[in-house]
Amino acid sequence: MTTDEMLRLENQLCFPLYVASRLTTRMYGPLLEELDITYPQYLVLLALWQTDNQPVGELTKRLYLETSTLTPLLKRLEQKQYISRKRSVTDERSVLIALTESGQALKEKAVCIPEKITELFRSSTIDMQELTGFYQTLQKIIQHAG
Amino acid sequence: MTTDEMLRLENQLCFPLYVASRLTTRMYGPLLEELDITYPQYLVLLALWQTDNQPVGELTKRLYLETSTLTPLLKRLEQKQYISRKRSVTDERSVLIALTESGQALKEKAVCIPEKITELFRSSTIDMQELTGFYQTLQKIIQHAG
DNA sequence: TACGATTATATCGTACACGATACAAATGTA
DNA sequence: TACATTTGTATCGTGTACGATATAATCGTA
Repeated sequence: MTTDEMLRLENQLCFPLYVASRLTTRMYGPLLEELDITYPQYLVLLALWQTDNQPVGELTKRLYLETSTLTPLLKRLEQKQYISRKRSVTDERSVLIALTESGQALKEKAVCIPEKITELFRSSTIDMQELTGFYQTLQKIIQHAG
Repeated sequence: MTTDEMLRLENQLCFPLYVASRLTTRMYGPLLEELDITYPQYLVLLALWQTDNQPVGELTKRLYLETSTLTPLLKRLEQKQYISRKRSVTDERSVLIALTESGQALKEKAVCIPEKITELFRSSTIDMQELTGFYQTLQKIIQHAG
């Protein structure tokens, strides 16, 4: 590859990665609107539905986000009454994030989302095997860059 | 897959896509800092180095960004004197984005970036063939979601 | 047990990112 | 040629995203 080719938009792997991420996020918009949450807020709830009552630091690790991103996001989820923020008793530095009843109930309304997204990709030419390989490469990238 | 498994963070393809995109973007940070530009600004310049003197609308299409994102970004690049914004003579609605001399010169300082990023992934277990497949799947996703 | 180092969050400033809305220039058509 | 429609950008409000910095609680150790 020449230097000129190296600098082509499409040849920088980061670019399609960046575009694909934003476009797929956009696909969630209409579905999440019904739950009155954004995509990153959805990811936080996914993490909590899986493991509830976690300190902020644990969530930053799982989501690969900085506390400077997560703290205000969590406050918005608190305002929506989906989560609670409580100082840990054993460690006053820690803030524990827990689902409210409302937040737990939301899970039932969210179960259909993965299916609907899968459905949107049904007509694409991406089969299960390809997806598995794609997923594995993503994991490698995350491992390497994280 | 059970509904509970469907709602696991890792099983939603969107999530690793979102993380991988942010983490790779972070890798560019230190390299781009030397050019005094951000990652999205770098992508705009890549597009211009490839095809100069384009209307804003053309850039939004190539980068899959809204004008509400691009307009302020372009103004910042203008402030840094890397690009110029001129109303088209043939169509007064259009704003043509062109590289300044300084912006063209920046290309020389940027040619090493793709190499350096590739270098950072050298020790990873991702080979050329895997990368090609990964790239093709990304394209399919973009085509389908775009 | 003082006290410097570390840890867990929070705050601030800057820069995206996008939907909704606005508006002027251009276009199509009666 | 009036004028409704479309097109190309811009503006505004909300919500990420992150580095730098701040601060209180905890820990390590002399």
